[in-house]
Amino acid sequence: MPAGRPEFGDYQANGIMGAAKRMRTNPRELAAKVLDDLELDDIADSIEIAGPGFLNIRLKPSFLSEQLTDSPLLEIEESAKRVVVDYSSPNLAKEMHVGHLRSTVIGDAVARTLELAGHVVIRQNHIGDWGTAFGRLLAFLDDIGDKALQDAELRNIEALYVEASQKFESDSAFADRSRAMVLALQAHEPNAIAKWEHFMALAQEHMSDVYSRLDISLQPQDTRGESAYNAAIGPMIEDLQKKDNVLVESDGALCIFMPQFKNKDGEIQPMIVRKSDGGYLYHTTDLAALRYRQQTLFADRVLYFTDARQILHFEMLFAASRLAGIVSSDVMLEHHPFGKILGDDGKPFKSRSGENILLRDLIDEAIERANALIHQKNPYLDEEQRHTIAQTIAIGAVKYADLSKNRLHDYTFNWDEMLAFDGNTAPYLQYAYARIAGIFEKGNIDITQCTASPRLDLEVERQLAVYLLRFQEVVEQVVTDAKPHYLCSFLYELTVRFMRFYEQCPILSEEPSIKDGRLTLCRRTAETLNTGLGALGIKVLERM
RNA sequence: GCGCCUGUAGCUCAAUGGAUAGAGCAUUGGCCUUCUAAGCCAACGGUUGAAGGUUCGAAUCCUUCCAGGCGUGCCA
Repeated sequence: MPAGRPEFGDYQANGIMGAAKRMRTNPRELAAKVLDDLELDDIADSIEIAGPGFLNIRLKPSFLSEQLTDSPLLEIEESAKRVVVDYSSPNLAKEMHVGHLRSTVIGDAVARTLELAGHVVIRQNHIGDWGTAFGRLLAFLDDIGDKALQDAELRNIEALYVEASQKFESDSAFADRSRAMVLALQAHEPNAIAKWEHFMALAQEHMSDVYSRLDISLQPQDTRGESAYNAAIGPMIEDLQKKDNVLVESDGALCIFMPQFKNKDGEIQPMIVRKSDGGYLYHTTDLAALRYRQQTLFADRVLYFTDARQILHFEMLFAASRLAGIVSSDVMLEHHPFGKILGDDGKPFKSRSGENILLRDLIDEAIERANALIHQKNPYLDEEQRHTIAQTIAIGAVKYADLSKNRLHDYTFNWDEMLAFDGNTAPYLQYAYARIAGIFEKGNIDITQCTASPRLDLEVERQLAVYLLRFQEVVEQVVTDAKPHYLCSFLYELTVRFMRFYEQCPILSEEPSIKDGRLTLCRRTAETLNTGLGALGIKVLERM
């Protein structure tokens, strides 16, 4: 594994102490034996036994140089899997807001990284497009007239929904019409369905617009909402009823009882599959979705990105799907939860008036702030260039701020830190890329022609080379753990090493024997940054 | 009550059981006649919430406690 500190070399082996313990021998003696048996003369300059029995390995510049010129950026995964990635999944009764940001950004980064590693990724946007909320919303839109529906802007779905909910509480006639609308939808009455479809088309448009502005890879055909599983639920329940001891009736509801789940009274907590009134819940839809993902999508692996409050839901869902035989045991089911977004005050991130911050407002503000900063830093850019750069920087900054942190923790949203451009931020990485692009532009050099072997005489060059060769293992870690912050940390550390190299090593002014090799280092760094940031859903810039 | 998650430098965060717990911001000081200074170099900053335990080795695993958050039968 990579060494913890530079003075310990490039890589270290630390399994010897444990092995020695099991073999009841002295760890340093064992390390000496291992060292005798190793044949790494072509690869390593030195291998040393250190401390209680570490092996510290320092790679040969010639080996590093050879790897950099001969090996591809990334070896494609041979045992490619079909991976379903369920992310974003907003409820369309509300306009997309900051609460949808993490699932969307993290899920998209993992989906892109899986694809980069050679897996077949099937994106699934499991949107909330069905249920009581839409009865209210459609009944309300009915009341205020078709004009509201015609208003393609659909200014603020959330405000409409709040109004509809208030009317539902205060106006019993309206409440009745809402319930009737739900029933009409469930009965697939053409009139009601037409209204619903019309509304959904607008909502999908809004969603696509947000994705496009955020550069999220979800497409309309990836949308498979709750409504898509309506027809499958009935037959699924019939199937489950044929199995012994799976579905149990309790207080009129159909439930699955699993002894490992206890409620607050210490009794077994049921997973309700059908309510006493015959309605279905999110558990039910998710079961049907899992069945679809196994039977129709042939998933080897299913990943879910939702907030941490749903941990219990997914534990029950996965356990029930195994118990009921909906998903076979060789399919990997993984819930990847994340924490909340907090404001500076440590409370959930809201606007001053206490409302959810809408994503389109957030995007607008990010671009506006980036634009102002760029104007300050580089006044020589023309209007059009500045605008494009501002967008790329703004979106990159917002995404990277989220992706660079361990997703399990809550994270604090702070504009100034995000767009600070120092430290572990997207603009810092983008700046490094722009600097490299500047070298090739200034020298009028075709980057694709740079394949000379670098000499790696200086330690900064060697350090950069060692780091460049780690890209593969980091991508594999992200694929395994679905944690994009591993990739962020790597790209940041790589960039730090590039910046040191850039400061210490002139390139264009050097004689060809040095210059050409250094250009190869630049090329490889640029490719790694471009590909790595691309896997995170962030674009690079030729100039900034 | 029970279950899950979180607690690391003033702030925001890393550390995949490994060696002296690392970065950035903030603070202080250096470096542009030389490929973009949105950069580089350095200093300062720690009882990893607390106490036990396991281990050659613990921020990481186990136990108890403290603090905060979330979940816990017909919302998602």
